[in-house]
Amino acid sequence: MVRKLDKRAPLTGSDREALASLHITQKTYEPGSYLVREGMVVEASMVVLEGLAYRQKLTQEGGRQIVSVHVPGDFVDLENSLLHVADHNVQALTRCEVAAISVRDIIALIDTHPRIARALWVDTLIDGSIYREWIMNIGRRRAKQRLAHLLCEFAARLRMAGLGEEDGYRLPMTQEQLGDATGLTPVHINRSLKALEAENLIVRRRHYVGIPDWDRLRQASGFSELYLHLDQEA
Amino acid sequence: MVRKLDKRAPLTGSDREALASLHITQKTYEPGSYLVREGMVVEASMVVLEGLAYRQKLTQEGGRQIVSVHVPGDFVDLENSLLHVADHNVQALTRCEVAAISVRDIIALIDTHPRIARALWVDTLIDGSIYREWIMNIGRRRAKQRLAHLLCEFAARLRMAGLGEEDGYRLPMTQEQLGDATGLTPVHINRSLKALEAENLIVRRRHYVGIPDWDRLRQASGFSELYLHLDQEA
DNA sequence: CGGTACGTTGAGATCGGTCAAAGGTTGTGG
DNA sequence: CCACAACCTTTGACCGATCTCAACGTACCG
Repeated sequence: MVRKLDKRAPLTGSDREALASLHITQKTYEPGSYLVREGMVVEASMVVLEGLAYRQKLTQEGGRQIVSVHVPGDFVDLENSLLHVADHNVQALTRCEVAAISVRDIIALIDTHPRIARALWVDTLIDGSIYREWIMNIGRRRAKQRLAHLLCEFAARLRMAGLGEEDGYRLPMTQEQLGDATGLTPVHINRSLKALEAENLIVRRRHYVGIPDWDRLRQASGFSELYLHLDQEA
Repeated sequence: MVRKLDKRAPLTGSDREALASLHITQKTYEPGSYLVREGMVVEASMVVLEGLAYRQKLTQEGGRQIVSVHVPGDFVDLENSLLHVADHNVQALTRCEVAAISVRDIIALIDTHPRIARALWVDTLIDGSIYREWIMNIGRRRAKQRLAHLLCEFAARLRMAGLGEEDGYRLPMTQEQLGDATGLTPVHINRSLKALEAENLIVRRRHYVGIPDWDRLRQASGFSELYLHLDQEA
């Protein structure tokens, strides 16, 4: 994590010391359990150490929308340190190891260590960029392409987080969750996955997604990693 | 603007002085002209003083998606001070007066004035919250409700910016632009607007949207202003 | 070994898209 | 002040992507 921050804004020795001396509480969350609930006033900020987590909102009518998925190294509720009340839910996708830091400590840290503040800020700006891409993906792409784009994003981010092999990765999401992330129904996700497989754009085994030809999938989905700002990643 | 920042994080006297002594260049943009282009390395950050602006991305195939709309007082490319390359376009919706501050100055400012950095950061976090709501809106609401929700958001934000009357506001967007913001086609926007009007949820005159019964529209669209974090607004 | 959650499939309905044309509005130049 | 062009809005007919509902198959877990 420190390495990631350093990449985002060069840290000084005292920055590193401050980070090292933070009081961190480690917690484990079971799949589906909530790390943050909408409306909550949050008193700790969390970084995913291991496992996957996602942010989610519900419409009045009960429609669920997953608005982001997080890999190890991501902050999942930094916003809640500075915004007073949580505007969405955060849930564990798989079993998650999480490091929690109290909001008080975070605020003290950013008020005294501008480089760290900047690095954290960059982190939330990249989140924002990913949100913008998701808006475009959901608003302007057809189901098959939309799903393919999501799979490309996961591939790129998991690789960045040091997970996943060269030609594929383990994706522990149900088709219903993929639907909630893309604004589609699980039934249509199923059909779209099959369509992608029929075109040899992906290969499916259990919860594993194989990508036989990265360039073809990237081309078919319109994926371009510019928006992930990987040059500012660890 | 200073007032807005003060609301987001209490500023000290020296913070105020630093803000007052910033070197600001004022510029005017005609409707449709670009403030930022995707791929550009940006050397100035901008605040809208007057008029409306929007952020926009294009798919490979030329599909346009508006990812946010900005009212006076909003920063439109703060992210570009810290992210190296712009991942989207920013265009003037109406004629815009804009204050530009060089990235160099912004960075110097945030490195020496943590309260200001925090206030700006909060600003981008609220943008992030709005993105999340848009993802849900586009992903999980039907056309009519989706459009109604957007109109509610504009009502709330324009009021916050001191624009718009009690029971309506001027909305200088074409139906095509409304479509690009909601992921719908202009034809369907037209039909949805008429449907909303037929239910007396809105009244249309020229580019003016009248809201005869705010509570009914809010209820029909599932709008809740929690996500705007108005308690942290100016 | 049975239960539960997840994945798959089909038929039919619906929402929203596409295409095309006609009506309005606005701005500009003669 | 009018005529025209450009752009925006409105409308209809038709199409197709995606949803809904419902059943059945499959994998994992205790």
